[in-house]
Amino acid sequence: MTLIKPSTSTAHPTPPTSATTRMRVEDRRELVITAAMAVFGERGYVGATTDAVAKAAGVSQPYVVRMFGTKEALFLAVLHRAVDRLLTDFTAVIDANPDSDTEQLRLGLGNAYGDLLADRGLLLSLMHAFVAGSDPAIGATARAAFLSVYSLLRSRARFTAEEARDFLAHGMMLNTMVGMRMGLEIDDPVARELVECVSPINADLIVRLATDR
Amino acid sequence: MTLIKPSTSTAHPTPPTSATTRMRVEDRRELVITAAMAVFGERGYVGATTDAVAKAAGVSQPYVVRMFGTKEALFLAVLHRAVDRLLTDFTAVIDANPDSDTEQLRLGLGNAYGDLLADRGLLLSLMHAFVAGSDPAIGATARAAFLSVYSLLRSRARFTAEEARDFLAHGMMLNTMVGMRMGLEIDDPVARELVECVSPINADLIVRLATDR
DNA sequence: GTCTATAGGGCGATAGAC
DNA sequence: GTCTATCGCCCTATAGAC
Repeated sequence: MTLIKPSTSTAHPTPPTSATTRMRVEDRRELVITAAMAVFGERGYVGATTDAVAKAAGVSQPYVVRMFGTKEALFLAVLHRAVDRLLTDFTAVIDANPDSDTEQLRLGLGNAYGDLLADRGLLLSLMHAFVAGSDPAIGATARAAFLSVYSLLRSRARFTAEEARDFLAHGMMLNTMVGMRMGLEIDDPVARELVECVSPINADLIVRLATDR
Repeated sequence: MTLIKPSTSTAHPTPPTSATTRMRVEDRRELVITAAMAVFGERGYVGATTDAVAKAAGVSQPYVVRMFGTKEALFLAVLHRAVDRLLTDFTAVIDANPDSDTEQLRLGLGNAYGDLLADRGLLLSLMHAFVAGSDPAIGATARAAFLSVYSLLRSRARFTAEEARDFLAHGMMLNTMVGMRMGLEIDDPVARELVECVSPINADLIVRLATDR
């Protein structure tokens, strides 16, 4: 259930970051969700402002609210988008490796996760939702998202409960490294060892994501 | 690296400075930090208000600000308290088992972690700090806290890098379960399997922490 | 459909009494 | 040392023009 459509505005000479650019309503909605994902990932649900999302998307703040009704509804839309991408990418890996054993699948899914990590907003928005369980709507969405990924690993990828648990635990750890910008401490030998140990493949990415912006 | 002075020091008979003040300043400070830990754990750094902390501690909101200077300074005090408790408890387990092998130590430390989990505010305040790396001061404190725990596992507990990584990853996963209140979904067989798999010992606790309040 | 202007409410921090 | 009162800012959401 991919919600993203190929944007027709790629044919425009100027990137669709300005409100003056003619654009389909759906595309503009996509644009706002993408911008919101980055902002929510950066500042969290409460810390993010609809104004920051608006500025990032190149539209006015009231228009952002108008499109989604409330800030919370916008965040929920971001969460749905995030988990949708996660499930889509994981499913693609699983389907592309019908005869793989668990270890091969684990590596493939790990790579897919690393690719998703490159868009810091996606996994960090999810992470913020995970710790924001005190908000009923956000908590419910977060739990459903987490369980859907767990279910995918268990049924489609045929992981055991322990394999799925360890895979997800490792993912939480990676998210945490990016969230706290551990890459900033890469000159500390202890931090370097930790980062390299958590994910040798994504160590450089973790450093880059920490120094960005 | 103990950052806290023992508040229970009854070295000198508390001289009440005023008739209405029945508590030493230090004790009141402790009281506010404890209250703040619960509030920050519940609502996160941005979501928590100094007024909620004040109400929980039974003092006025301006007094909370005056004691710590700023809300951020209060949060940093909470973080220092949290990591201090973590290090203290872990060190006690390590020192109590000088001849234990890694597996025994892992179990002992896991139990200590479960005990800390019972105070939801402690680990969730840390968790909120971990994803709030965009704030420079909070991010720096969060990274230092994480690295100090990792170092403890590596040097004092003599874990390998992989053992320390897996232990911490498992901890992040537990925090996440509590933060998103996965215990609310315990009637869902999938959720139950997940919770029991993550920590059979603490499954009941996870459910209780989710339904509290 | 998208904007400007602004209402309305909440929050961190300050001033000052006691 | 601790309170009450309050300021001033920021943010979500609404109203209404174009």
